Amino acid sequence: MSAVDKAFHGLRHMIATGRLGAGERIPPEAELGEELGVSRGSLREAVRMLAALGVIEPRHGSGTYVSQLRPEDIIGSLSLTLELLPLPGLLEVYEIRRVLEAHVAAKAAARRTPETVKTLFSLIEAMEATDDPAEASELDHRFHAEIARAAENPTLASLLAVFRARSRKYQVFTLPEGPELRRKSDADHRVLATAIADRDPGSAAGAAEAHVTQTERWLRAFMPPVEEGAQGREKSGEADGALS
Amino acid sequence: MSAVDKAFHGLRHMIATGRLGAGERIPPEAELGEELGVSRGSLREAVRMLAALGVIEPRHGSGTYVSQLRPEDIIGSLSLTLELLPLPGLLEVYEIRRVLEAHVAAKAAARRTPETVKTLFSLIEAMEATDDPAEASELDHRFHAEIARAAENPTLASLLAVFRARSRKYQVFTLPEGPELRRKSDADHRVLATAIADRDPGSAAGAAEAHVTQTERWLRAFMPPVEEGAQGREKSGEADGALS
DNA sequence: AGGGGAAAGTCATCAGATGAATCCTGGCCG
DNA sequence: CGGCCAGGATTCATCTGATGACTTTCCCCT
Repeated sequence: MSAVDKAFHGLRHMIATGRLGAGERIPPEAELGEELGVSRGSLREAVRMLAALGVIEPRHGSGTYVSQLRPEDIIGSLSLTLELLPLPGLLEVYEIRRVLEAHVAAKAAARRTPETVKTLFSLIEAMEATDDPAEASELDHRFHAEIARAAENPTLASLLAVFRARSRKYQVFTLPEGPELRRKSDADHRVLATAIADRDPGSAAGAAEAHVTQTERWLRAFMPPVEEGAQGREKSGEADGALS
Repeated sequence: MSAVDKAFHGLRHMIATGRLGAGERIPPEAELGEELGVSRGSLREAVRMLAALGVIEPRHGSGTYVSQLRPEDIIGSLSLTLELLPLPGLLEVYEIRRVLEAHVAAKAAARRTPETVKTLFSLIEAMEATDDPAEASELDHRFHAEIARAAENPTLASLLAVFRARSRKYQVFTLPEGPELRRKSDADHRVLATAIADRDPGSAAGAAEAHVTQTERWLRAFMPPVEEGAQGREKSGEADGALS
């Protein structure tokens, strides 16, 4: 096993076994390097790996600390790399997003509070009022994040946040067709928010799924034309059909 | 911005913009370090970060290559860290898994081939025949992986594989109650496989969801007793109810 | 008691040298 | 002519030592 691997797995093991707890400061580089039997340089590379994965967090001048190890810490590490996905992979992500958005919408409808409903509709009004595509995108994100929050599963909420961040990079609202898409999107939001307000999980799930499907369709239509054939990975016609 | 950050984002940008394509070899450390304006050591730390995230892959003596950037490459980076999640977070993961397993089961039922059905039942028979908990766990994994494969979404399949790997660490089958749990699990599998064989998406989804829920229940029952109260994060009674 | 500054502790970065693995090239032999 | 093999070139892996930057702590002075 290489030196960096030794340091990486050694450090990870110390965290997994609880010898280093969440939030705790790990020993200084020199000390830990000696204990693990690697040089400071190799240890630092292992530390950077765990930092990239959201497990630890070095602070210049202070020390290196184990993160809180909350699911969103771990999930968040995807946000830096998910945008490197080529388009075909992105469409697979959309299918996951569709299923999960439908789920959180249904759960949010079952558990909603009056505050949630109030927040959702005020976000909708702000969305309908603005002309700035960037602001609209931001409000759209907050709208969906609020629904995810109401579903009371922070892990799921952060996973969906990562997926949405990836989609937002394409900025469909800035296209010539933007205003039209915006109106359609706003209408979707009203249907979804109304279903949640009515405590109707089935309708909420359907509205959320339709909304994501619509977004996906725009992406397929307006984005990279995908070179013809020879890819062998495209499905035939129908999208899915089953479930939910 | 720090030197490592400069190297990290610079390198990521080169990949995002296509200057470095999937599978391509990146310039040697000395050369790239000079171009990015950082020392070899700092560049190496940035390279390790991207490697931990599944974006690039250094090969000793040969060079450092951009990965294929397939979704499973990116998702796979979670497998090293997801097992560090404490139990409360794991239960949130289970909810996601439940929803997604139900989805892939339904989709598999709609798209199944005779070969898939044959494979599923042969795995079931192998599971029922073995006494080795480790082998049973391995076969269980392959059973669910086969269903995910039939759903024709590699990203989703690899995500579920990561989730399952996390659960397997607990090795419930090695408990005193193991044999009993195994029989129940086997029965679940037969119901699920039968629904898929019958091309019945609804039943398949229900069976998959019930199976995951059952597994989750075992984990709650037999694992770390979770210190009483004071946590404030536990839900009341009902699990979910809506959707699927 | 409070403020300021020095000192210690720790991570960040760089430079240079050496080892290890792989790849390539050219010559040798069958 | 083709295959094998040895040696050099290329590249990543690791270590060592030194210096800079940032944070925290603590003590002294007011």
